[in-house]
Amino acid sequence: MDSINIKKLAEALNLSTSTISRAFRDNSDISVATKERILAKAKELNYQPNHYASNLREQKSKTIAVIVPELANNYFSQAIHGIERVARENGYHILIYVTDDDYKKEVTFIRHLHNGRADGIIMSVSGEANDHNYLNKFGAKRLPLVFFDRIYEDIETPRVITNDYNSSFLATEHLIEQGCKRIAYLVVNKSLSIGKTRMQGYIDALAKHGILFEENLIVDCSNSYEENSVIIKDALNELKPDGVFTSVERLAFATYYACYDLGISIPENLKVISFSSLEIAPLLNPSLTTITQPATEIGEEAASLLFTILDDHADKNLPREIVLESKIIMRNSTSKHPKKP
Amino acid sequence: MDSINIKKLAEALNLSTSTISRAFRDNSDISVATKERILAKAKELNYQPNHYASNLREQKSKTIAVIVPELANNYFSQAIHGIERVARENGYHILIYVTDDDYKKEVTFIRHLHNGRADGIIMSVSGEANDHNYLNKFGAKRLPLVFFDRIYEDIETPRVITNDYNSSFLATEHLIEQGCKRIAYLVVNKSLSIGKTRMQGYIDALAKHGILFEENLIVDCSNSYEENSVIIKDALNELKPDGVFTSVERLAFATYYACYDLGISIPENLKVISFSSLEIAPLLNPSLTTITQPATEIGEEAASLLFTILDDHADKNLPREIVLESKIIMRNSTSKHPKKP
DNA sequence: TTGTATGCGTTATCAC
DNA sequence: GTGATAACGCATACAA
Repeated sequence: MDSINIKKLAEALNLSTSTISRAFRDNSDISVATKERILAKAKELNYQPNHYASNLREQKSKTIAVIVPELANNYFSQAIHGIERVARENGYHILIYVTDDDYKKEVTFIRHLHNGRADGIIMSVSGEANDHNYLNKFGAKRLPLVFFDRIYEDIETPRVITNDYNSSFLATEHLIEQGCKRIAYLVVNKSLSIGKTRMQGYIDALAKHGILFEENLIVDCSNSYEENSVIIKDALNELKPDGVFTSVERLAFATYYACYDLGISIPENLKVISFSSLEIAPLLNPSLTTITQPATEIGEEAASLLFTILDDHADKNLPREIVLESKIIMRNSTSKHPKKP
Repeated sequence: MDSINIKKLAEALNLSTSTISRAFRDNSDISVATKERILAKAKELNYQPNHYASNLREQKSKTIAVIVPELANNYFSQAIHGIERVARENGYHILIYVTDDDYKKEVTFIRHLHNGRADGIIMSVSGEANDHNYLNKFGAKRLPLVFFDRIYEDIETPRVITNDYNSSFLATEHLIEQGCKRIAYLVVNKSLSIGKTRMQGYIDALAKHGILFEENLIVDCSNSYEENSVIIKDALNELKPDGVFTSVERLAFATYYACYDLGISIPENLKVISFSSLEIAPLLNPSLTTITQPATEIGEEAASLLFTILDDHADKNLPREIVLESKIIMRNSTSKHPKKP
């Protein structure tokens, strides 16, 4: 091994290792002169304190883990971007884990993270409705955890969410105002908290406007593109809705494709609104009316929250829940009188 | 500290720490009975070998770093997804770093990674054309590094790229065949290898078809949405191109917005083709003709390559360069006779 | 202000 | 098949 370490640097400078060590941490007493001498030599020899040794010693890793269901997705990539920014500012590194909505992976990741690799976790949970109790098994040793967007309601830990119920209510109301009478709700996993909340807004909005809620207008979709294509086409053919409210972006795209195939024209025959963080929603054909979540901000808030927990010695009353506002942006896909381009 | 470690587990079982340790690695001699006893107890007490201690001992982190210019971007999030998948299969963890196209950040990240935190690096370089030589300063101690997509040509390290020259040539030719005579090339940083290569394909295709290359049809854009909007509108107004070839997705979107604003209709007045990994390109108005790079696959290949380097003790002749094929997918934005929806 | 000694949790080497 | 021990590289309590 010709690699440099604290000992060799000490020898090279005729100093002790503790002095070297001190030069790299700010708090310790050390003369400015020696410190500079050390840092200069360190740069020359390309020395950097070994991260694992330091962390073993200090029992903290300056690393957080981010667990998401998927990555190739506007919402999550924006959220992670927000997390990354804040993490960087705080001198933290971030590890990424993708569950692909697989509960088993989620459990495995979390387990393995409790070996010192990370100081805290930011997670949007996987879609499967399973036993979340594994999170409680860690007891007091559980790493600080912040949920964002997709949460487990029965796990007590801080969370950053958006006003989903409200947005859904307004989205549904918007469709009704645009003249829709049979509104389908497309959801990926209706047992998941986020699907449920959003569905409730839909149901209540229908009720307010005296529209009968029909169970079969709730269309349960999957994560597979092919399956969704079939499911949605069948739903459009059989249910003949005049409005569609999709709980996730992907389902709106699938609806567009289905309509292209079936010759259903949006918005004349069918109006579509969706939760979506797509920045180019205005460029779609037709431009898509969206409930846009502040994805980047959600990530930033989640990260800030985690760092407050990690940094604060006095864990004063932290918020248990931060709720951010989504915005409904009306575009042509729900227009009564669409302007032809 | 009430946290569990190997010593406590050993005490609890009346065994030595070495026996415990052996139970967790596969190679060592240990009776099946004790091994099972240990693993059972470990699970009960929620014990896991401390990652930092192991790594300090073994001098490897089972972690790779991924450095990208941006995250909220189809191409990179897909690529990272590919990397993540392969990393997981190999039992590696991944750290994410975003440079925001800032050269200084890139240098800092790379520097700091050379402290044992990561065993290898996968990077798509930042846009600024600067001194890349910092990468050579590490000498033999430099971490294994794999470039993907955006590379520094003067740094010798394995790379995964696509056949950009060819794709650009064909894309330009496609525009010509569709009747374009004044084709603008929109690029973010023409000094960056990838911008250059793509531009050469454009230039050569023009030459082949006897079209004079005009320097001012090369439009240098920025990373800012607002700036690009101005730049592109000016370009469309002043240069009056009948075709636009954009080197990155974002510029195609900006072109669409500009055309909407200026009342230029695509493809009648202007045909547009772009490098893009956008999965919903068919849903745009009009659907966008793309040169689609196999983003996920690029990530997978880059990761596989890095792991071969890391795992192989005998570093037999590894490929210095893997070239994957992009596909041109023709859609309405370059159509001669667009079908009206 | 600087040096010495010890331990962080683990694994490899060697003994038994 | 199992146990004792040293070492990985660093940071701190304590001594000087």
